[in-house]
Amino acid sequence: MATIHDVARAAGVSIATVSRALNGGARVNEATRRKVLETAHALDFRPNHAARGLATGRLGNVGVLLPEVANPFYGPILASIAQVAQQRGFGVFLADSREEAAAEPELATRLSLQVDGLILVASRMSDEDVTVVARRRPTVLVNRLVDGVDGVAVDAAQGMADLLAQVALLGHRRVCYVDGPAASRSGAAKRAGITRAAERHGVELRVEPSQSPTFVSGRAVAQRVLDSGCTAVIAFDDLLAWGVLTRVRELGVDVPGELSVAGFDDSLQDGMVTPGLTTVAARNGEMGAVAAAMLERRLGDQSLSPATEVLRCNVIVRGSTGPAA
Amino acid sequence: MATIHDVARAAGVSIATVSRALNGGARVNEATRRKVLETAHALDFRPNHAARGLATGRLGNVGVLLPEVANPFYGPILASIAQVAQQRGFGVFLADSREEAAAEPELATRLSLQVDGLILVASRMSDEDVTVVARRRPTVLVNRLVDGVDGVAVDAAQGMADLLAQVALLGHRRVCYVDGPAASRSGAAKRAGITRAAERHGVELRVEPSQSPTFVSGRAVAQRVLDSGCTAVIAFDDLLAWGVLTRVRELGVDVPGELSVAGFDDSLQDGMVTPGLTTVAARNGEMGAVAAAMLERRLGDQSLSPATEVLRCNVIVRGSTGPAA
DNA sequence: ATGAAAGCGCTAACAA
DNA sequence: TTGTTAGCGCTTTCAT
Repeated sequence: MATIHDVARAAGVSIATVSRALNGGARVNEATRRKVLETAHALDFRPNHAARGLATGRLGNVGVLLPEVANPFYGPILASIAQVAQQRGFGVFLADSREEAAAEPELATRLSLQVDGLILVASRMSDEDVTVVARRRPTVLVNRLVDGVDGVAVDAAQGMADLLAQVALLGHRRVCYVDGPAASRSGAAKRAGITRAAERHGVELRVEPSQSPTFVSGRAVAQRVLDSGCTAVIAFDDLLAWGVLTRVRELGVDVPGELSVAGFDDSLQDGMVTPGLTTVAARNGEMGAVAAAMLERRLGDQSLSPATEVLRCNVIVRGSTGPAA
Repeated sequence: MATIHDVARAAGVSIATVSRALNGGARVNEATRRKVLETAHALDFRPNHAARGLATGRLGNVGVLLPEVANPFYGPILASIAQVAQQRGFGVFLADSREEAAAEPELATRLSLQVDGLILVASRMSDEDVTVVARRRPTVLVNRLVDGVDGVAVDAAQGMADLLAQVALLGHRRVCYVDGPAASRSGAAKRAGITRAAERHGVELRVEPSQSPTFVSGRAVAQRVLDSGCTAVIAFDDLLAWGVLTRVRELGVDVPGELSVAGFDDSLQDGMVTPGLTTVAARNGEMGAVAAAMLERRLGDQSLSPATEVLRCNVIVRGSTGPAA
């Protein structure tokens, strides 16, 4: 692969001139520049990233650390980060913590060696560890906010509150909430949001734990939901809601006639469930794009004060919810 | 961040000794090595990747290029590649072509500057372009085979053939195949496999095109499937099959009593569809792991002759298929 | 067993 | 406007 020296020789100039012609564009004779660009192109010259990184301290890469690449919840986030980054000429470094919180600090450190900035998605690290990481490299948090660090998050509490309000509006006075993983931070927000809203609307809220935020777990808790005597059930996420919905219908329960069902995330494709699942749209792809943009902003100016963006969630009403019996 | 010089100074040795102690381990006094390791650890020394890359030519990274990160089909592949790579101490570089074939060569080139080896997942590049990329850096192909280049693929033709055989065994003589995207290479393999198998088993095969391999498209072609008078339908993938299944049931058709339905990929979670969808398991996660292992092998010895691994698919029979009416 | 020194390819002063 | 040169942090001969 051609080096800057090859280009310089072929163009009959010094390597410094090649460097200038290729980069900033400052003070280079127009004719020379054209000549250099031409030969560089002819030789298919590609600047060596490692060398440039060494010389400038800028690597031209961003790192993304997330809990689980294969999780459909994080896929869109990663995808839109990658899209924005690529478009801006940044490379994307990936690390997957496989849901192991303990592995995160080490992975983040390894990442930070090769990137200019980090995006931590749904990080399980302690606030302290996050701060340590953020001090080393410009960092943007996704779906997790820590004081003094840039971050984007979805306002899950607000989403859940709005969803409960919507259900209350339909006349439901006893609502069951199928909870997600205890460790989940967004889970805490959702529970807080729905609890507060239930109080405000005078709704009796019954919280039902679940094994995991999956379709199968949803099926498993369906019976307990029915036994609770609630007229509506809201789940931590769509998968759970879907499981509940499927199971209760198997048991002959009419949805939404006898039981209203709602989820969170809007992760089910149109038509996948009948009736359509009322849910809350979390706009994950957008979060990724915003995160990438925030990181770029910070890479441009480290002295900016930390920014936080909270994306509103929108309740999407479909056929799985209806008036209380 | 501490450099090798800091460690050398603190340990009272030269940087060369530090380098030796930290790496190969060749010719270093045991006491010195211990001392160096100790101070390196105390200073939390992390070798600078860019510098090491410059000096050795080895970057310690692998690059993954795939058509669409958010696609649940590729997620598991990427996840297992990342897992194997991380475990071996490699970093993972990601590029997403967003299904744009034309963008691939450039992305691959950009990737190759920062990695020791590449994994191209379901690449849409021409054989020539793939070969060019592979000549520049050790490369492993996933779900796409090219002569002279390492690769892992799922034997989709065999999978489809086995699936059709299974359906034929149930007595179906007229089968409808809902095709996927025309450009898809695996689509060509599937069509070839099912066509050959149909001939062999004396089954009349009717091919029905679809807009895209999605649930919605499946719903859209359902009516045409019914009109075809076939007693069984096999779809390019599970999403399509699911769409068909859902729609025909809405239309009052009994599955599998009046129509047997089967898909491909085993991408639906247990219980998501009723009855369970008969399908073919493509073992994507495994493909990723195999690809990563192959790449590591090749990074170890470039002179090895190209290897190709074809993973068998297994038909999984569930409730959506049954004896012909 | 250890150290000195020459690069790896590039950028960024500083000179000219 | 252009060239010379000193590193960036590390590995790796070659001496010692």
